[in-house]
Amino acid sequence: MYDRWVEAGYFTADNTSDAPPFCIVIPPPNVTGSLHIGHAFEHTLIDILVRRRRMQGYDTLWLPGMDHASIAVHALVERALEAEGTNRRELGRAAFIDRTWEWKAEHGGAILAQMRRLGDSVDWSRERFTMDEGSNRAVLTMFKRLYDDGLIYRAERMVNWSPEMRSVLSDVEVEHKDVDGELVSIRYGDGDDSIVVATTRVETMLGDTAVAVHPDVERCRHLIGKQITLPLVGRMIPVVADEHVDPTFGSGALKITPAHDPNDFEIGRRHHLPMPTIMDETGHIAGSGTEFDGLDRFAARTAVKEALRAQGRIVAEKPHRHSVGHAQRGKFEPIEPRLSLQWFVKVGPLAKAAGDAVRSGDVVVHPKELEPRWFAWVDNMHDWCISRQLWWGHRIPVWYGPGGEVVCCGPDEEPPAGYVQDEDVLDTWFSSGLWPFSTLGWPEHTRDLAKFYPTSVLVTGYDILFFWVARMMMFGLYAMDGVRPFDTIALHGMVRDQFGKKMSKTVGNTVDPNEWMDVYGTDATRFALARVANPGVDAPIGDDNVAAARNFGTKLWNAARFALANGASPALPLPSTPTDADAWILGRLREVTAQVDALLEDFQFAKATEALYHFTWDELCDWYLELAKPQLAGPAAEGTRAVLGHVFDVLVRLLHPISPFLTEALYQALTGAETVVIAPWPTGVGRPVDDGAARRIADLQTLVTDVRRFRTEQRVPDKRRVAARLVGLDEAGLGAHRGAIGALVRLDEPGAEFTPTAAVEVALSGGTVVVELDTSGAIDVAAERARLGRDLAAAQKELDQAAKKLGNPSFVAKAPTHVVEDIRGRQAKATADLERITARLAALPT
RNA sequence: GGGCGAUUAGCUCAGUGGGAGAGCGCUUCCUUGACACGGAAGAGGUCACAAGUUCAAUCCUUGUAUCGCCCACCA
Repeated sequence: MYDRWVEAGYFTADNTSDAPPFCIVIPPPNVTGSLHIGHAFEHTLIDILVRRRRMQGYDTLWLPGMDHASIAVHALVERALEAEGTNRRELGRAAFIDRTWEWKAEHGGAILAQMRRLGDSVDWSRERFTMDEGSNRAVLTMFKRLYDDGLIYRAERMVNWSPEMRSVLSDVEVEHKDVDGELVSIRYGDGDDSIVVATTRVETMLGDTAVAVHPDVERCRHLIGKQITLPLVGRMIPVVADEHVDPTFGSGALKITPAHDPNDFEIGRRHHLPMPTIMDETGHIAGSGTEFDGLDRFAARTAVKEALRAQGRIVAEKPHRHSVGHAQRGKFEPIEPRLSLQWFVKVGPLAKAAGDAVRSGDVVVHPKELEPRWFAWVDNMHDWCISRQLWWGHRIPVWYGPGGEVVCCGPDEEPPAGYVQDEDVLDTWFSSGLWPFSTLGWPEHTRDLAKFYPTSVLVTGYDILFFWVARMMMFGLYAMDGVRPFDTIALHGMVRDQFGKKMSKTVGNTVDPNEWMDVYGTDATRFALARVANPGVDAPIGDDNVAAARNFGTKLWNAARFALANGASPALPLPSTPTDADAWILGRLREVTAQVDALLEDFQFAKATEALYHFTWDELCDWYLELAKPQLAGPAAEGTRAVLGHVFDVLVRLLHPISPFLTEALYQALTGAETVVIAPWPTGVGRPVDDGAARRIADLQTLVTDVRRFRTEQRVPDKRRVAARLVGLDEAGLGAHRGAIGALVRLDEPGAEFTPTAAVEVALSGGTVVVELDTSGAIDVAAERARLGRDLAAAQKELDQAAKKLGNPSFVAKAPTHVVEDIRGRQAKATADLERITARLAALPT
C-alpha cells in the first residue's frame, strides 16, 4: 500500500538557468531489453545523487546512453539477413542508423520504462541521446582530428583475432584463462642437425620460419646459423640465437611462427624472417601448401600431430596448464593471434593526460583505493586497436584512391570521385568515449555543452573502468582542450547473490529487479540496493535484504500514520520548553541529518542508509514514539505534535532520494505540499544537542531495560501491571519521567497496602534507583540468582580488567589522561556494582 | 609470473590503537489502541595463525595459511 506509484514529473535541467549544474552520464542499458539487476543498482545510486542535488537547488541533467544499441542492432540486422541472405556488411551498414532508432523505439522505450519504474522523475522527452546524426558528426570530427594530429595510424600488427566474429578485438576484450593443454615436443631437422622444440599449438608449425635457441646454451650452439628441415612442409629454416628463449623451459629451443604468435612476431622482426600466414579469418588452415589446408584449427592440431607421429618426430607429450586468451564477448572462444592490417589510436599522450588528470586531483577517483588500478592501467596502455571487421557500427572515414592515396574525411567533406571507403567499422568504445560531450551537442558549441561540461559525476562499476572510463577520459581531455569529462569517478561494485557469489545465468542465481519491485515494492528494492552499496566493493543481496527493506518501509509508514493520527504537523512551532524526550530527539535529528548529508556527499550510500534505518527504528520508533504517547495525553501535547511533525518532515526528506514513492506520499500528507521532489534538502534542522536531556534519556533507557529484563526473567506477563515504588528517582534526576517509566514498564503507583516482594537496583549516571515491586507472590529465586550472577560476573570482569590496567605503572604514566580517568571511573562503577549485587544476592532467600 | 584486496556471530558484511557491531537466522515470552512486514528479553565471536612495535593490538609492521579480484605476449 505504501509503495504505491507516485508520479513526480519534475525536471529542471535548463541551460539558461542560473542554478548550478549537476550532470550525470548514465551508462547504457544492456542489450536484451530487460532491466538487469546491475543496472537497477547503478540507476538507484545515480537517482539518489540526482534527487539530493535537485532538492539542494541544482539544475540536474541526465545523459542517458543508448549507444550500445549498436550491439542490439546486431540481432535485428541478423534477422533481416536471414531473409535476404546476402551482403552482410553492406546491408548491416545501411541499416545501422535507421535500425538504431528502430531499436530505440522497440526496446529502448521498454528499458526506459523499467528504469522509470525504479523511480527517476526525469521528463524523458528532454533526454540527450547519442547515436543520431549528431553522434555521427562527433565521431567523424574526432577521428579526423586524431588522424590529422598523427594519433591514428594504420599498421600491420599482431592482433587478437576472433574467428567466430571474424574480427579483431582490443586487448581489454580478451580474457585470459588457464586451460589444460598439452605440451608436445617435436624433433625438427635430421641427424646431427636435429633439434627438439616444444609447443602447445602444434598446428602453427606449418607457418614456422625459424627455430630460436638461447645464445648461451652449449648443446645447441653448433646449430646456430644452420638451415634445418621443417617437417611435413619440407622447407629449410634457419636456427637463430635470441635472448628471449628461456633455456630452462621445455627443450630449450623455440619454434618461431611470426604470423601467429606475438613473441614469435617480435623475434621474426629482429631476425628479418618471412612471416607467412597459414590460417584464414575463420580459423581454418590456408595457404600452407600442405594437405592440411582447409582444416579447422583444432582439427588441424590433431591431424598435424598424428602426421608428425607417423614420421616418428613426436618426442614427448605431456599435460600442460597454460593461459589462453578468450573472446570476452560472443562465445568465449580462444582468440587467435594474427598478423593483420588494422587501425590504431596512439594512446601515449592521451593516456598520460588521463593519468595526470587523476594525479593532479583534477579528477577524483572514488574510492581512493582504486586509484592504483587506474594508474597501472593508463600508465602501461598499449595502442588501442579501433578497427573492427563487424558489419554494424560507425564506418572508418578513410578512403583509398586508385593510386594508393589515403584521405580521411571529416563531417562535411566528400572523398574524391572513385575513392573507396575502408571496409572496417570503429570499436564501439570509440563513440562511447565521446559520450560526456557528444551527448551535449559537441562538436557544435551548444549552450548545453557550455553549462554542463564537465559533467559532475560518473557513476559506474569498477569492471568498466578500462573499457569506458579510460576512453572517456582520454577523448574528453583531448577533444575539450584539456578539460576533464567529469569531476568525480564514483565506482561501485558488482551485485552478487546473498552468499556473495557472482550472479550468473548458468548457476541460476540471478534475480530480476522487476520481480523484487512486484513482490516487495520499488522503494524496498531501492532501499535494499542502497543499503549494500559500499564504495568500490561488491554488494551481496538476496530476497532477505529486500524483505527487510520492505519491513522498514512499513515501519516508517505506520509510525508516520501514528504521528498524523495524533495531529503531528511541521507547521506547528517547536516548543520553547521541550521535554527531555523532545530535546533529545531534536538533537539526534540534527546529528543524523548532518551525518547522512556528509555520507551521501561522499558516495557512502550504505552507511547513509544504515544511519537512517537505525535512527528511524531504534531511536524514533522504539523510544521517542513510546515517550510521546504519555506526552500526548498531557500538557506537552501540542509541543509533542510539533516535534513529531518536524522530525517526520525532515526524516521523510532525508529518505526521499533513497525511497521516493513512500516519502512522496508521506510528505504530501504531512505538509500538504505538492511534492517532496523539490522540497529543500534538510540542513541545520532540529535543535542543538542538549547533553543533559540526552543523558537523562539514556538513563531512562537503562532503567526501563533493566526492569523489563527482571520482569521477563521472573516471568511476569507483559500485560500484567505491577505496583511499584521507585526509590531515588528524583535524586537521579529522572523525577519528571516517573509517569513515562510506569507506562513503558507497566508499573502502577503503590497503593496503601503496598508490600514489595522484590527490588531491582539500577546504577545510573545521576545515582542509583531502586525499583521496589509487588509481584504479588514469591519471586523465582533461582532465576533472580542467575540474573544477578550474570551481572556479578560482568562486573567482576570489568573490575579485573580495570585493575590490571591501573596496576601497570607504565599505563598510568604513559596513557593519555582521559583514558586513565575513563578506566578509573569504570573501576569505581564496577566496584560499586560488585558490592551492590553481592549484597542483593546475600539478601535472597535460600 | 606480477599486483591488489580479504580473513570479525550460523550466513552476508560494517567497524575501531584503550569497554566486540548490524541485517537475516536462532531461543523464550507477548496479537496491549502506529506497526506480527510487529513488540520485549536473550543466546552466540581467542576479530585466520605466528612473531614484532606499544603502557595498551581485532586495528600498526613482518611472516605463514586460505580465499578472491585485476593485470600479463611464458612456448
